[in-house]
Amino acid sequence: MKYNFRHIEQKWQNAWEEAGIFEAQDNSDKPKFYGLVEFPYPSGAGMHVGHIKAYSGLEIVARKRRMQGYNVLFPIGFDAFGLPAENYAIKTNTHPRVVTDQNIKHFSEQLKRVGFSFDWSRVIDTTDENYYKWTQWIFLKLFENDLAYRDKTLVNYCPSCKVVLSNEDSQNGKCDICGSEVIQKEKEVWYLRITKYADKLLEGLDTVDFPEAIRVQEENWIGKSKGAFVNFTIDGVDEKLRIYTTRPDTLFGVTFMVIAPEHPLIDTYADKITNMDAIKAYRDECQKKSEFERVNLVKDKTGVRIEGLEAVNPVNGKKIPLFIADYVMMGYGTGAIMAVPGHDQRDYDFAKAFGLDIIEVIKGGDMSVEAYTGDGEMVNSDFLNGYTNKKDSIERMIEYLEEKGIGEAGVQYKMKDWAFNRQRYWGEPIPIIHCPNCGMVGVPYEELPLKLPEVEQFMPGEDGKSPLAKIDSFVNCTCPKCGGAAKRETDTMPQWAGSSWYYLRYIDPKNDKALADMDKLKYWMNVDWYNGGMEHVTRHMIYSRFWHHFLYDIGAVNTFEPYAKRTAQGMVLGSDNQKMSKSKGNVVDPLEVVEEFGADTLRTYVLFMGDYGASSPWNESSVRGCKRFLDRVARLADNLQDANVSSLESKLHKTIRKVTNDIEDMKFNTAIAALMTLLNDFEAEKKVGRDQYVAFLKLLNPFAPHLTEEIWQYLGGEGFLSVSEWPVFDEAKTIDATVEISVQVNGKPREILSIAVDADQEAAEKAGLALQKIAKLVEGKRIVKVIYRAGKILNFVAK
RNA sequence: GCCGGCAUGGCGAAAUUGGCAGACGCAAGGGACUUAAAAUCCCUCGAGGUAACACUCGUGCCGGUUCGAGUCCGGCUGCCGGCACCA
Repeated sequence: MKYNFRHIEQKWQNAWEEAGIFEAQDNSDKPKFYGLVEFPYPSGAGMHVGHIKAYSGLEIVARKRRMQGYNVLFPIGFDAFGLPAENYAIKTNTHPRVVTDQNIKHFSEQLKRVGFSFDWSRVIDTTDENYYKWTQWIFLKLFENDLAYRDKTLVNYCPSCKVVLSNEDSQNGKCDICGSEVIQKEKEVWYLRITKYADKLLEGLDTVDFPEAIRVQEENWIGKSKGAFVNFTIDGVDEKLRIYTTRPDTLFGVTFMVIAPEHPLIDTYADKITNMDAIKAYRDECQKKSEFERVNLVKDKTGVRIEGLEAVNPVNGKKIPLFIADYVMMGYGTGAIMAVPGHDQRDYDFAKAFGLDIIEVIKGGDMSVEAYTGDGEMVNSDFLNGYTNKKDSIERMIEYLEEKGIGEAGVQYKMKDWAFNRQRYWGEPIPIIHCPNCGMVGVPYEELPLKLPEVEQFMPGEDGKSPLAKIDSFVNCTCPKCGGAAKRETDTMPQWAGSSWYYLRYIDPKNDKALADMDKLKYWMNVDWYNGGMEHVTRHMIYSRFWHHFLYDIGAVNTFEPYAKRTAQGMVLGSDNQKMSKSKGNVVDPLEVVEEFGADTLRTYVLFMGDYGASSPWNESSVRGCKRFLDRVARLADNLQDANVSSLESKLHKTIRKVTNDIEDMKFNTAIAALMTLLNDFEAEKKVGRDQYVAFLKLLNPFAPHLTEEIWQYLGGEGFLSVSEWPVFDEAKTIDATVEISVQVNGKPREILSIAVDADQEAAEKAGLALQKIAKLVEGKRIVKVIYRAGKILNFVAK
């Protein structure tokens, strides 16, 4: 048979869709499998081949599981709110709805032409009002449970996009969307109290199957630390200066204190401070800096001594100087630290820069060179002297602090509450009403969805307000509680909102009574396998796990954790080994590959190119190699015979085992290599048994579904190969009677020996020594030891 | 700086618990077929060495454990990702 992909792909895609063979059944006696891939943001640029690789992993697993008799839910949707559509709308004066619909259409076509076996009857779109109705519903629940609140704080602000950004959205001090420098601005913003779920998020990690690297990353993001709060005093005033430390046992080594430039203490005691001008100047300097500059660029320690105030170390009554410095953050701990220059490098650098005392309290380092952060015997520490175990000395000190009432044990998290709003149009309206009498009131549930109003202008207001603020008919409303005149919240939710619960909606995408029906949730949850990018492991994953934990607490879902298993794919790099990007001009469009080589070749290549979890560069010659492989598969269809070729049986069954196992381990590259090897073996024979060939086609089907369906039909097969039964290997046929083992002398491989797989050591030794080369090598030497591992090696240790 | 991960031919990469390094594919070279090209098929393909074998070296670098190390341990170097003056 000749493989003409242009003639067959559309045909089979239509046939599958008409037959609905990839639609999941809500009621089924089959075991269920819920495979989830991260739904795309439908950008104007369309998909690139990286998307294809990202979806192909679970695509193969889903197709294989269907053939193995599972009821498979493998859905797709679109995470369509977000700034690019809105920025494009501003530029071209096209409504984001129109742009988004176009992009979704384009993405859908691309996905369909690659032949993904998604259940298109369940497609979702986060910007659909029937979807965001439930995003708003979840927000109201969070609000009712005191997990959504407003607070005035310094926020990352992008002067170009005119929006407030979360830390996560402004990494490296640059706006994620436009790349401009982020500045600090005081603003009242919405927060979600994710920190309240910090411990649950940590606990949950013990109940799921995440790779170690992913688990560690999430743990580090949450960043739980154990330590102590200690109350220092300020000399001459009735004020406690509270600090947090992970090393309370170094308290006797404290020689100064540092507070964040924004610390309220400064304003409280402005009249006592004699160098307010210098302090204010330093403060202003810090305000200008983005968080990036503040924490990254400043290698030299800067700061200003607070003249007129002195702190007192509560454990020894010593007076110590007080500084402000930008290396201390208001947002972590208490915004103040005790400085132990002997045993913390940052404090050491600061002490050196300002000529401050350095006291050694842990033996083992050289105070004249650097801070010593290792373990050792406690010295210069009164009652702690002589302690050598860190844990004991910390415990003893906390005991002392609690006994004297000057401090107590405590924990801190690195994770901050989630800044949850945008001053933009293209997002879910926050369903809150501000009433002058009643304060903040939630929009009544029966009024959801609170629809995005039609607007003419998408430009944000100059003050960073949402475009919604300009629409009087939207803003003005009556308070649902008292009936008086009130105003609506005009901020919208961040893009993370819609993607925090979408996996639940796939289960029941059209439900208008609940986000999903509980019986259906009970059938489908958890997501059995979630695959996506490494870059989403800390943000999206933590946010959605937080929402899920909350939904579990209010009884809206039936499981504690949403994702039973998580894996991550590596990137597809450009042929120049660089990240694909428009500016580098190295982006590969999947449709172009489909046009030139066919969808099956594209699918096979993205998985054959290397380890699924690793990044590897695109190489068109290698794409051609995969095409060649499929051509040869098709040609072989004309070389069949009725009877199986017995010499191929063992090879076939080993391949069935390998492909079956490799797919579950996401080792797609070696699965494909095994299929190529088997094809080579097939071709080496003059004829191949029809059944043997069909088993091969089934193994290949998840990778190259169009071609294998076509060949199946060409051979007169009935029904779809895509839903036929997955081959099962016969264990007995995979066991060889004889094996080739390496015969070594002193650990060096010298010969190959063909021997019965179950030969005992005596027989192996005899056979080994019978080999001419081996006999020569051990001649005249004494064999001191023989190591034999049946089926593996035979090693003569000779002297 | 901290936390992860990685480092194997000209290239992408393989290699159960330590047991024949380089499967599979690409590129390259040679040959067959062809008026020619494409396509296809056959052979070679880590380095040195040899007529061919043999043999020696070889998985980023230095050392160790072991009969045996790409794999384990200690110490480096480089690259990628994440977090980042986190107290």
